[in-house]
Amino acid sequence: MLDELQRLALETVQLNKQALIFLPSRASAEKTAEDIAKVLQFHLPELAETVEKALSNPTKQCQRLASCITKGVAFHHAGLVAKQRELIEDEFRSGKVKIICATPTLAAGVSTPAFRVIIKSLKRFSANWGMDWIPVLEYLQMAGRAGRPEYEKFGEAIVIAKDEKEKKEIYTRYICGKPEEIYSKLAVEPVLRTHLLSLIATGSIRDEKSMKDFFSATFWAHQYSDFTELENIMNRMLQRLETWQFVTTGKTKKSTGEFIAARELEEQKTALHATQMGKRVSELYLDPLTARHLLDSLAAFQRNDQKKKQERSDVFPLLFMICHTLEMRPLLRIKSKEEEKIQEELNQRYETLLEKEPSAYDAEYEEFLFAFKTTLFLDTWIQERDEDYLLETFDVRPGEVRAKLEIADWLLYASEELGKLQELREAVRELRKLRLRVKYGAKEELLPLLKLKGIGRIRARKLFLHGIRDLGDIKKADLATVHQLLGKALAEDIKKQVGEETIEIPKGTRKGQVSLEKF
DNA sequence: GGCAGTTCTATATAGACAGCATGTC
DNA sequence: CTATATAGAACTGCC
Repeated sequence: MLDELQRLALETVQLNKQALIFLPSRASAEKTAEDIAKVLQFHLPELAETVEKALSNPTKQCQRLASCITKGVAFHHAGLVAKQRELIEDEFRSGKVKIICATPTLAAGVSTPAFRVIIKSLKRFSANWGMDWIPVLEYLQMAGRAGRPEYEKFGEAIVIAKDEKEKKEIYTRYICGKPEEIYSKLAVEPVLRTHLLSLIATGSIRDEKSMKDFFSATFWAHQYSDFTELENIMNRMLQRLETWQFVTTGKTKKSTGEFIAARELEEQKTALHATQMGKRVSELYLDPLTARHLLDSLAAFQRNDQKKKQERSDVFPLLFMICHTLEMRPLLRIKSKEEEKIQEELNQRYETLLEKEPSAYDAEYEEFLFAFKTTLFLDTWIQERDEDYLLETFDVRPGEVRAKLEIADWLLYASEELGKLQELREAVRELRKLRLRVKYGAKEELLPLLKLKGIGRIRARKLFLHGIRDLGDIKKADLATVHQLLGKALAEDIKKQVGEETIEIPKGTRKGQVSLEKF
């Protein structure tokens, strides 16, 4: 017995057309793709191979995708690695892939029109409300993918209703309904903070008056009819920026005692300037709240570090620091099964963290735990566990792993920059190392080897296991040994790399000399 | 008793835009 | 609060 989606898919293929099927969750996208794969007859082994090779160690997810794509069907969601997503989109456009089962990622992203768009459900799980109707705008975005103007005169968008009643509701709600008002992004506090600081840093806003002028001209103000309330919000933001020491206002400064005209004095009182730190924060595109959090944590780290000099400093607190930010969201959620284990782990680690644990009754407590789990995940990554292990242990798919690593890298870079400006030497040193470790997913001991081009964590570990632990060891090592470990071309290449290194160190004095045998 | 197959139940749920300068298996 | 896929528990029936 075929279900409705299988039948629709089959029919689309028989028409020699393509379809895009939107589903509410990743699980259902994958499931549907597999169901459809069962009823299609295509055979595209070369695509399957590319999909599987996207990762060095294919995960279960990769294998499922591979077996679907052989049949001309693919699932598409944020859990996939960018490479795989691109491949799917390209092959859909080229016509080899006939059906894509996607979550709404695809609707918002690149242009992949299809003759037919099928929307399985217009409801989606939302944290606050349970299953709820999605916005009309989102429906339009999905339906808008139907039809490829260059090739076809029309396209079809099909919405599936589960019964007559739902059919009517969908009709009134979506077909006849108006898209909701576009709300201004400035209404979101973090965006407002960031924006305000950047305007002050660049000099576009120089005093309270120009601040009011600027914001009253925005779309935000246009929507927000109560201007007094709006002014209150702005002033509150401004005050925060001042307490965080990213901005100085006239009130902060002392009077110079010089004679100035009353009006100028008034202007000086309300003059707004970004501090040096404020400017850097703005250049880094950081939410000021995050920046403050990073600065405070770094200072705490530096203090702790000095307290226990002899102990090898632990990077876990720094990882937690970057995980407990708005930027890292959405954080890994804690399933009820693992709650106890995570709690236990937290109790062990708690002492070392750079901030206090909120009370268990606090609204922020859950967030704190999620951040902690996310930290455990990053920590596991830098212990050299592979993607499959992360998928099994944390239920994090490869695409999400990459996304989180990228954010982590960015935040570590930003922390490093802020640390430099504050002259937090030890913290900066640790951050620099940590950033490399996060990038490569490696333990600290591999860092010297990772400097080499062509050497990632896998090869570095291999060398390390054979007693080659740093650049000096590579110089000392026999070419044949390295050759055996890494292959001919790479062995010669890294020998050359360390060889050149010896030329560069004493700048100018030994120009052109290649001294391999010297070591 | 030991198992294979079945039904029941608990659980979880979409996504992405920043800086910077290139390269893992 | 409306759904649905999935993993694992609990249950069934068969030898």
